[in-house]
Amino acid sequence: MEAELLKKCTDAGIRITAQRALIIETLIVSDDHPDADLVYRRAVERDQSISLPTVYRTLNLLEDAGIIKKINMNDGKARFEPVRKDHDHLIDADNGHIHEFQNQELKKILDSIANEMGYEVIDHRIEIVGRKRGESNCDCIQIKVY
Amino acid sequence: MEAELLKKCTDAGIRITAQRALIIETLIVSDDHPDADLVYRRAVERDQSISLPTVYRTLNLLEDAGIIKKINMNDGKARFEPVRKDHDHLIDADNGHIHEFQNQELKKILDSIANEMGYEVIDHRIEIVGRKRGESNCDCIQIKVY
DNA sequence: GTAGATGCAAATCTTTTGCTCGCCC
DNA sequence: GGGCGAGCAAAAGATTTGCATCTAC
Repeated sequence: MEAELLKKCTDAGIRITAQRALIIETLIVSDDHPDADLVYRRAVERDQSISLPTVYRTLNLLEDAGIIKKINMNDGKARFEPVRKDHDHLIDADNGHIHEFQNQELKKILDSIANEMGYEVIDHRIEIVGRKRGESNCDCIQIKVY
Repeated sequence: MEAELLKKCTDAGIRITAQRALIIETLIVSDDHPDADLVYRRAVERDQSISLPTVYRTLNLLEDAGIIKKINMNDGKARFEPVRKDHDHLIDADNGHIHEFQNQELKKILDSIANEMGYEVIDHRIEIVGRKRGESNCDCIQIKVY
């Protein structure tokens, strides 16, 4: 996995430095969806000298090259993940946990929608916000009304 | 439309002030998807005395009440629109134009996906990034590779 | 050797907050 | 009248940038 990503980088003309390799490895090891600051905090544990601006610069670089993907939780921070098999996210409204899923039917629908509008799909962002069935949301203090 | 939104506000216990009414009207008049600063700049044309913090406070208030919706273009700024009929967005990759669409089939799929995972859908965010068919993307300078 | 990358510090941009004054009900 | 809202200024948080130094190729 890591070698694969590093190859993608060199193929894209991205120079591999110690910092970039560490950031890439950090992303691979992370099975959640860290924001830039969290990537930095995880990376700095392994290399004290890495800096936050470098993390930002590297994440932007990798995103522009299509090697990682920026995802958005509407929490004001950009989060990142390596581009893997196509998948989308279901976010648990109560605890913020992120579940991943894949659905071919969904992709077909997107294609046909875009097609009807005269477009072809080149990317998409899909997030389902959901609540576990069976858990009532009325017996607890709830600020936001969905 | 405006009276309708104002009613939603009073129903939600939101006091209607001159500033809030102006912000709501600004949102209704806007057929694009303005960010907070743009809402502010549009509103200030009509009332010199309105302030940016008030715009932010009002937008958050309206969003928490479910009267407007925050949408995200991955450009680092939150954008807003009144909650209208359910719809999603297709973003033109070349010029950033936002098209809206509705598709029942899509909603059914989301329901069944969530259902399979033991969840029920309480919200969703869907954006298709597309390119107009027939327009080549190879004959022009292109920085981002999608 | 040289173009490009890094670290540091500071700037920038978006959004939020403390406080005082003013206005809606 | 009293509480809630507004404006101002400043803080806070996320992200970017200028510049001198260092490094991958």
